[in-house]
Amino acid sequence: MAKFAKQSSSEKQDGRARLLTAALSVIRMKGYTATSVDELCAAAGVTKGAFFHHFKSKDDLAVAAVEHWTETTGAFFAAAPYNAHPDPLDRVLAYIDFRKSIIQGEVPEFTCLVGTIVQEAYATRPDVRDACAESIFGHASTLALDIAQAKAVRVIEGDWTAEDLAQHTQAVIQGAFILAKAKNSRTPALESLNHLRRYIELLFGVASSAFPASRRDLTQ
Amino acid sequence: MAKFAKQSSSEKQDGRARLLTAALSVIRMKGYTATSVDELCAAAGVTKGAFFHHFKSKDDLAVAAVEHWTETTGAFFAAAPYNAHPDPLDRVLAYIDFRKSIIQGEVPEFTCLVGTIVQEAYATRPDVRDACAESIFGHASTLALDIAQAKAVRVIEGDWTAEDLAQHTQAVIQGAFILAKAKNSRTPALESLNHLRRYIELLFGVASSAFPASRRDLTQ
DNA sequence: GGTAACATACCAACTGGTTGGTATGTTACT
DNA sequence: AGTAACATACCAACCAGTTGGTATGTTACC
Repeated sequence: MAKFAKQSSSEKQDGRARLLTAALSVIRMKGYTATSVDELCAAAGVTKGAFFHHFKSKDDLAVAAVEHWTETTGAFFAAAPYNAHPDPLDRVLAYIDFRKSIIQGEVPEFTCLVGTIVQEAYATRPDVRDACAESIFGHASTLALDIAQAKAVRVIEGDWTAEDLAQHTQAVIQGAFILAKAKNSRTPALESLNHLRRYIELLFGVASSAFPASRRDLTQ
Repeated sequence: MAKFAKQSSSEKQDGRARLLTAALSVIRMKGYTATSVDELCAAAGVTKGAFFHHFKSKDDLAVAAVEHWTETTGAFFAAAPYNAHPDPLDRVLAYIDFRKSIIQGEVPEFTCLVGTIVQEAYATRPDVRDACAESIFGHASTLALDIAQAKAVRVIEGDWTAEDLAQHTQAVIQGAFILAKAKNSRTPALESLNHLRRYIELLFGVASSAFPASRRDLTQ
């Protein structure tokens, strides 16, 4: 029978999709190397045979999982409400507020798959590393578009480019996750994003005393 | 024979010290889980018996390695020339310049042991995670002292504390390392530190056009 | 319309090698 | 004689990956 109804809509996905979904949560909690193929199979409810039918190796799964992450988070951010602001600087600041708003729940739920994997893979698995780089810098580039527009509209001069400021925001976010992991708390991550927001306000000459109420999100 | 001369002075350390030194470089390159005890023993030139004589488990070695890292980097920064500036804000800015200056060589050589380990250990090894937290937040606290003095001397008001700005600097540094690993290049790390420096200048009302020549360090 | 050839999506059992850890010495020095 | 600092040999569990198989669906051709 194999495919038993085309899985009407939200019900169970096929083995490959279930393995990918399982990889996102298991790897974010335990790390890439500490996650075994057997564990992934158990979490996805498939056998090892199915795993190696869909992926030719564990590293192949890692690349596919990173690409899956890139696609789903890409769609998630593209559909997010912060894009609706007509002013580009408002979009950039609202992006940071949006990033703060999704820091919810337990640490493994809000941290980044790619940041986790690249630390283990950068020196030993070039294919995995490159997929991670594409994910981080690709996302930065979408943000750089808004920053470039904001810079043009407000005629801001400065010894920096839209692209490197966008990459800096990603560095802050990744670093914020590391501090959150170390302290097992979202608080340091939120504080760091507040500093990032203030930096961009200062760069664009926005009154930083007019810091929004969302700042108080800090308190647990 | 075992010990063959008491290792006069600077020559070879004892097994424990060699294992700790080996752990710093091997773990930074391969990650914690991917580093096996056998590999560590080979790198340190000792046998497995020696390993388990000095450490009761691999995780015990991890905690000791993090503490060793905390002590050696702590002494390294305490002795660094940036501390000589009489003005506290100068010390903070020089700290960032110093961090930039030590981003040299291959990626595993300038990245942080603790940031690498905590990503793999935070959810599964509480002892290791706590040692990592102590390392990061302890280092941030030493920097917070200078920031607090700078804030007092210049009578700076702001919706932030010396402690959370110090933690933000650590987040930026950790995130900068992740981008460097993804791109296999020090460039994005240096760019992010430039943004961090500019942020602190803006916070303290320093003319950011007076950006120092060290900025050009960026170019490879 | 029938059927042979092929493709997809699995699954259970297995393999060779690696893993962290142990058990039992041995050596050198106090 | 006691103990710290090793070394050698070993082990059970686990690891990624392979094997040979089944069930089902698709395509090409007569």
